Amino acid sequence: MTQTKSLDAWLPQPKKSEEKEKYKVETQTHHNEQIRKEHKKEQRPFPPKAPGNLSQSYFVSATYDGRQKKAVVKLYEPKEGKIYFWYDNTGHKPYCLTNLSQFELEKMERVTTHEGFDHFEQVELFDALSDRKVTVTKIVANDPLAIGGKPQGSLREIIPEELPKISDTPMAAEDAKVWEAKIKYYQSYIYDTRYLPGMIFEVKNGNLAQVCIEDAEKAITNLKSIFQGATTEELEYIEEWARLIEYPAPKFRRAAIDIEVYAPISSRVPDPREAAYPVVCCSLYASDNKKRVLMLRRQGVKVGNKTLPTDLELQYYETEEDLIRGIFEILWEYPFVLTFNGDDFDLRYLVHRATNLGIEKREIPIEIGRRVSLLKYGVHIDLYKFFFNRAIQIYAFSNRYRDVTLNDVGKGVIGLEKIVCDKGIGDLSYTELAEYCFRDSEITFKLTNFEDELSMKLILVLTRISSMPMEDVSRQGVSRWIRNFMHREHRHKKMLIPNSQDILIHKGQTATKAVIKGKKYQGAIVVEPVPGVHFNVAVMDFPSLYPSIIKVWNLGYQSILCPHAECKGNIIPNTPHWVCTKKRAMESLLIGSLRDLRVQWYKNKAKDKTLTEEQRNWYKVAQGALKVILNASYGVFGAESFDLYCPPVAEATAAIGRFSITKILERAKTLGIQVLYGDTDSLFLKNPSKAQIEDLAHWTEQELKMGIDVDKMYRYAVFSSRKKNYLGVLEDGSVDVKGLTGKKKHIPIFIKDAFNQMKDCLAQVKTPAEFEKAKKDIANIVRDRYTKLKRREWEDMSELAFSVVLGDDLERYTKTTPQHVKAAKSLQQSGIEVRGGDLIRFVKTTREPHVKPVELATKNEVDVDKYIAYLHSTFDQVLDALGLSFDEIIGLTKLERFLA
DNA sequence: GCGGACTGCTTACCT
DNA sequence: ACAGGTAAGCAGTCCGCG
Repeated sequence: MTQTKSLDAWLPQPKKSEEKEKYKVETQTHHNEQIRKEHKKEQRPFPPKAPGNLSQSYFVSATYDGRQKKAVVKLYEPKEGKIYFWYDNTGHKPYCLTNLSQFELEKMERVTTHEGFDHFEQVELFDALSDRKVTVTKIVANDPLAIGGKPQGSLREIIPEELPKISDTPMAAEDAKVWEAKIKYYQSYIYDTRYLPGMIFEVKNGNLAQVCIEDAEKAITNLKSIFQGATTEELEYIEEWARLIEYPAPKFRRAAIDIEVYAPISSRVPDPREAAYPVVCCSLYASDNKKRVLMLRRQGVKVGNKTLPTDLELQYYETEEDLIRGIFEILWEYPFVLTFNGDDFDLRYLVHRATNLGIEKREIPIEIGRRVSLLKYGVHIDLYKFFFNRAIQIYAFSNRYRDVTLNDVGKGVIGLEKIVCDKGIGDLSYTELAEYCFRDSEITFKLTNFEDELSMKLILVLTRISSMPMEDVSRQGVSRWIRNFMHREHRHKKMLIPNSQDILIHKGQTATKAVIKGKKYQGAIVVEPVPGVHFNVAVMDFPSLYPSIIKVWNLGYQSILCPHAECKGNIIPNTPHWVCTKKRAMESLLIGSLRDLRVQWYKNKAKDKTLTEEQRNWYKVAQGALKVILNASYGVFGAESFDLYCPPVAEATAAIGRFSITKILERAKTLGIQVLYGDTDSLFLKNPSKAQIEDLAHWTEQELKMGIDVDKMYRYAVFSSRKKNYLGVLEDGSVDVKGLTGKKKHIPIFIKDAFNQMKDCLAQVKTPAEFEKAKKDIANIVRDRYTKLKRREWEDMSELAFSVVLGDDLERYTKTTPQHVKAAKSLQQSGIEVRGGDLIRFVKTTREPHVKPVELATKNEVDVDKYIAYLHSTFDQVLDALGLSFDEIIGLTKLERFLA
């Protein structure tokens, strides 16, 4: 598995100048000199300042320019496909807030003489925690680093340190507070200027102004008429959200790149921080149809005989330095650059490698941070980070991939896989390497190109909703998106953004007991299922239950346990908490309006057949983005990492959820409807009449002020006695499988195949009578698998592999050693590197330790009985509901079973 | 010394 | 770093058993 090859057989040694010279003499050509001269000539002006007048451009990013001490906006002009930098001309400066008076602060020399300090201002803001206006001092600085962000010596640390040293202060040191000092400067800039990232702007006489798009405005006016029951205030919010979604998206001029690095040991990925080995190849796949491979010419490498696509331009470079300069040209050129793991590998490697080769810093188009690698010119989107995002994975791409590798995401999302290659980079011919590397950038590009650039549009919509630069929104999680639009709202309403610990002090306590050990509060209800086969099952649910609750019950950190005595009677059911009756909470408005917009507008639009496909696709994007955010909007309040963390808000939401579903359960009983099952926000009803459904919906609307409707109808559904486990066949014959082992992604294909065959059988059944044939077919399927196992008749060992994700690095498993960890350890011993996040594929064997990685296992050591037991338990979940028994199917008599 | 009852750990799933 | 609830399988521990 491990291959080694002597480096200097064919490579320049960059660290040893002597050998480098030797190499140069052999390979330097006239051609290279020419390239170098052209580089000089073509050097583009940097930064690319926006002209005094610039036509419609998209606000794609914002940063801070340390040299000019100004915020910079990156504008994407789609006609030319260029980025322009617009430098702030409003004079906006970094600041933070404190409850110390100007008088007290002036006595602090370390503040007033701080090199970044500018001046003090007095401002009045609304403090939602105490429900009153407060006067605070704004400490304005010349440099964001003066406020915070340095390891030490920032104003946010100095102030509490200095307070005890000044005399005549009525305040105790621990009461000194600083607010809003941890907000990134460019975010602060975005909120205060009210510029909306992702929206369309123009520069007029040097000023940046948002552009009004007539068509979009018309659509918004139209859409508002739907929301009859909304208050004026709610309508305003709905309009704001709709504007962010209705405005058009540009075509994104972009290039996907991928580099290959020579590694002496092919199983080990080279360390990007050392960049000890040469970059040998880079591929590019761009939206302007450029398809290129930049290849380093090396001694002893054959051209090979792979046929490359005719429109692929393969270009050789004589030295690595030239190759890297060639790659840099691309990075200076494209407004959007896509990579898969470019943050931690490709771009980071290039920076260090270029530095090792003596390329000057200003020539390098990349800025590396601790966790990210950004471009000086354009916007770098690392699709690994984007697809890694759990919310994106589940809600936007409905779990179509699970291993966040280029191969798995490519396969799941666009059906394109990596080129299979079992050799090291150093052993490939030029054409083999080119083909391999090119495919990677092809997948990367196409991940953003299917369905009308869906991924790019999704990032754009999220950029708008969250008011974040595209780089940030594509890398950070949903809680950051939510935090940011809530911060934006605070600034717009002149509200003080509270410190997390102050929310916790005032409203930190929870009162319910979780079912699961170690959790903070009680969650949702799951109704005990009625085992068996049931025909005509209606599934009713609340669309976006938790966001509805947050809206209807006015939940938010300011409204829960509010300071008004009059509100204390307004109790949340099954909790001691009360909620404000006087003022609408900001979260309730923001989340409520977003929910209404999705449920009442975008959900239908995404399916509207009267629209063009292009329009529908756009609404699909919008609908999906809203779904991702709404689904997380309750959970964030229970997440410590969230800036507005407020456990009782999360607890109250879940409690009202339990209350609501319990109420409907009671009503269904009154109406004489049999409830077969229910989970959190859904109810499965056995053969209800139209009138019964209408009554239930109407009653819920009246009593709970929330909508409930029929989500789907099952021709029939199969329940075992297990919660979160069922199978339902829809009218059109498609099958929903929930939670059953046969669906889980870790089980061997050999078993999963049988399960899927059973699924197909069940899909055919239309009436109770047809069950008999299906039962026979299913028995045959099970019997067939059983005999095949007994006779060891499988095609390939990989069919028997369990594939389990290694959740953590190996050494972190100290408490127990699960089977996949045992397999991983044995992989490591055979020289294959294993890390947290890797998928471990193993088979069960008869001898200790009863597991083996598939690669190392042979047919005869397979523990067949274990597999039969697994087959048994997998099918039992469905069989007992059908009145079948696994043992009887495989022909064991009762006596045999007893003896076994 | 061994096996069953139990708890805890880990993963994958549901809403 | 969105939450809690459920299922399943295995690892490890405790305890009884002449």
